[in-house]
Amino acid sequence: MKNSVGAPAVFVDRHEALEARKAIHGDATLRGLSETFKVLGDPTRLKICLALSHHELCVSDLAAVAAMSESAVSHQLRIMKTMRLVRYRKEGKKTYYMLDDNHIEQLIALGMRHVSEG
Amino acid sequence: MKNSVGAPAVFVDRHEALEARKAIHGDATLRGLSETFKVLGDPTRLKICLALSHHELCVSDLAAVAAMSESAVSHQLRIMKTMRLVRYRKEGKKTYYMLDDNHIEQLIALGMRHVSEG
DNA sequence: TTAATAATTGAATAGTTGTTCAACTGAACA
DNA sequence: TGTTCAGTTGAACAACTATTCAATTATTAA
Repeated sequence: MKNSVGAPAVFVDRHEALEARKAIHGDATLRGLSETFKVLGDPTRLKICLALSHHELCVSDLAAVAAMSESAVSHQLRIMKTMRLVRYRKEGKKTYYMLDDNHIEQLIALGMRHVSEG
Repeated sequence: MKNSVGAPAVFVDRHEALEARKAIHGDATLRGLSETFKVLGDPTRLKICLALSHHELCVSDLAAVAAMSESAVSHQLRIMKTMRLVRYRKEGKKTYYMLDDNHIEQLIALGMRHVSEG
């Protein structure tokens, strides 16, 4: 048989469903939130975050530490920049990247607990 | 010119780079961690998490609340099940899903702060 | 048994995304 | 000026992924 595609008019548990609907907040918030998690959901970007968790690093060191090409790192840094996960500072020919705020480290620490305490 | 692909033998900031390398932990931990974030990085799955943050819900209500087909919800729930983000309980013809532990809610709350305080 | 409901599953498809390759920009230095 | 170093960027490609559609399982009720 075919599944219905749109939202049906009735709920099984009407009260709980209406509460749940409220919990989903606005579309913009949800989108921004999922974008933030998505950025941390890539192993390469997560590696970069971990590498930057103690100290700023230039792109070539970041590439060496993460074991990938400078180009790939640079592409990911651009994404992380626009998502405000990292900031940078220029010094001569080099660009030093650092974590933007400490929310990121907190998120990673919390996620780590979920993974290890599983 | 062509970029170098492998990790170079030298670092610009040797000490910081070695510290950064230590912060990356084992490959298994990193993979598990990024998988956890990736699950939350999809708007649909995040919606499901938010909907379940107050109370368990059956699949059809979940679909109605998230405004998508039961099939799509079911596919995502399977992923969330194997990642241990949700648990379920069967009652007659219905299957009620709930969040697996409270780490998830904490992660979402923390992510929300990052998005809104930006 | 038959019919209806609730949910799961597999296959196919369309859209997204991460990496590579090559070229390019900008800064420092001879 | 010309060269090298550090990083960025665009295009192309391969891999992945979320949704849809259709069929199927399992449970309940007639």
